[in-house]
Amino acid sequence: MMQESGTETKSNGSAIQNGASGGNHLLECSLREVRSNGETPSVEIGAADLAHLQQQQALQVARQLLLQQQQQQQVSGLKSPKRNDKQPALQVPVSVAMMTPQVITPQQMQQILQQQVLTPQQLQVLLQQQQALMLQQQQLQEFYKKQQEQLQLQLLQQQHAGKQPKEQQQVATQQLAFQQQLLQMQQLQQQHLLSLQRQGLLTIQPGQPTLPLQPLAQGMIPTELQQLWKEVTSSHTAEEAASNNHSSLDLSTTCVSSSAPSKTSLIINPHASTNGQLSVHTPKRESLSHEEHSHSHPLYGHGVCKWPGCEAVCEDFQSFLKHLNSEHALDDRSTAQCRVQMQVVQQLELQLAKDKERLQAMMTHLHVKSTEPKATPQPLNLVSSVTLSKTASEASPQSLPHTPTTPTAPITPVTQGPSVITTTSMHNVGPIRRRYSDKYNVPISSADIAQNQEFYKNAEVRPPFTYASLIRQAILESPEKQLTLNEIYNWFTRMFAYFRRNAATWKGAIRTNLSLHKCFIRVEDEFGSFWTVDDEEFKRGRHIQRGRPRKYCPDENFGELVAHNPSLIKNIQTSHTYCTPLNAALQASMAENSIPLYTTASMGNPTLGNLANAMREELNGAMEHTNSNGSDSSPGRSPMQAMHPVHVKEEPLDPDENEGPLSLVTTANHSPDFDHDRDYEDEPVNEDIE
DNA sequence: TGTCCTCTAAACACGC
DNA sequence: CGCGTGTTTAGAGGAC
Repeated sequence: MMQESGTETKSNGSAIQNGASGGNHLLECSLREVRSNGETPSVEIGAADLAHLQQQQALQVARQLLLQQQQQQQVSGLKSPKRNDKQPALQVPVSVAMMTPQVITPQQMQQILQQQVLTPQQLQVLLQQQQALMLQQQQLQEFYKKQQEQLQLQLLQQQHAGKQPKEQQQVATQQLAFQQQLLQMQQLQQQHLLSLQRQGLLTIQPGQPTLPLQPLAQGMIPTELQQLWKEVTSSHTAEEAASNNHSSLDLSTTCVSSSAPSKTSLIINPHASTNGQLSVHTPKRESLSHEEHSHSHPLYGHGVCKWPGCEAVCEDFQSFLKHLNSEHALDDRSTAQCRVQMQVVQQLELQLAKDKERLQAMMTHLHVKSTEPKATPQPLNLVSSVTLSKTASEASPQSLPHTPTTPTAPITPVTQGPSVITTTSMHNVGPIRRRYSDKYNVPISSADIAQNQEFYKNAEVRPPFTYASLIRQAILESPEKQLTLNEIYNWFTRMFAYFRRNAATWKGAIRTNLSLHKCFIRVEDEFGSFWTVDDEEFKRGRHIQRGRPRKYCPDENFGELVAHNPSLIKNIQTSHTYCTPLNAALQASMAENSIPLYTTASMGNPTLGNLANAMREELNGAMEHTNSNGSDSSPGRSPMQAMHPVHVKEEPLDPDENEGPLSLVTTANHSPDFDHDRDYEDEPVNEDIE
């Protein structure tokens, strides 16, 4: 209940704190760097160095501004990070992102991912589009750098020529206009990103790229900007004091240090105030502002300004425009926000690229033919292409096709499309329970997890599966269909980034689930214990009844079958498909008889081999789906381990469990303890007969 | 509203 | 004693 949300809140807080402190650290580094660079201002600095320096400086400005904002918010009590956590999801990611300008920690990524109303597919689309944007932006920046180089050369030449100060001013103005153009584009890109993020389901349609992106991108292609630049630069002829003014001219260096903003804002802001949207200097600006005249402005929705962290109420579109021009004009803060957002996007892109690479490597390693189109990454939609692991088809064949039985089941049917993570599962981080299936314990197929394997591996998003489902999956994915508790832990941490923290919580939950669910069978040998799963029982989804003491009756043998066998198979649950516990029991028996652990079909010991075969026949088709690899009964553990006695988790014997094919075994196993158990019997008889 | 399921936390036991 | 493991219970919330 509250505990879960509590942990989330805690983690949010820590993420923010980490981010903030990281930002501080980076700020210090950046300051040092800037300082060292700034103390040796020189026209000899290369364009690349300048660009780098500009980036550093801009980042530093962003951090500084954001830190200031944070401080202000905290002082005013309007928006503490804590409160941010509880605010509607729309604002949180941006806020978080704004507070962590440089590096997005996994926690922050988690926040973003969790609180966005985005499915992984939408995230993919978003990232794709942002990638395209960033590509263009990179081109633009390269172009800009080149122009700056040219400008620098020009300035140097003109310096020698000794031009008039008035012309210098004009050059500065013109260049500033261009820089503002660049910034404007960045802002619009950010707006686009935000609109994508915020509108989530409503606007992001994979096959429908009708987003502001296109006109925006097309409106600002480098060639046109080059033309723009020509227009801007054609008039100016002179410049002096280039080295002095360069930083102030440059957008990204408008605030070199904490003392700079006032000075630089004097330079920049006049434009912003007189022409907040900068539509005068360039005809191209018209095309940009044209978009803003559309009432479907990405920064405006539901009467609220959607600028990151703003949420100002604007009664109509005109007032919104007014607000936009006044409050979000080209100034240091907006610039910083843009750059921060750029960092966010870049980080996401990096992450995506890495994950794609990993996925490719994994699939290659698994010899899976990926039908996933390389150019259009939709790694989350592997339904049709992934037969990912052999466990997908072997471990839980009955789970495909599965049919989620509740609308809240996060797993969507295959027919509905690739989305596996629904808005709810993505959004509700708190007390909302994520169930694979509420009414029936429909097993997860490996494909279910595989669809979003990469996603869950890297995003700290809580998987929409119950612990029981995940434990079962972990066990079934193991080669021997059995895992120790620690191996189960490892599987969880390996497969889900979410389970890489709060270990005490989820580990306890795993143990509880293992104990509580009848489907999990504990098998013990001399070296410890491991867990297997009874799939049929899993589908029944029954718990061991509360208040019903689980009797420990160690060292009871159970009839002829194990008369020669000191191993302790307390209770093999009746099931049609639980080859695994059966195999475990057989392994135990074989181990006790020093029988080499071959497949059950090729066992050397005639008695046990026949028994096993008889059991297989008895179990009939239920075993078929697992006998494709006879290795199921191969030694699950090391031969040495397998040679030792095995102890199967004892289970209170349900009356109905005596009616299965293995009733002989279980009744043979009958001990006084079981009779005692029957005192608790209150379950309907025959309910399990299928 | 009641029941069931799930999750979380906690207490306790046991063995190493 | 600490730790890992396993069991059990209580309580809360969600779904039906």
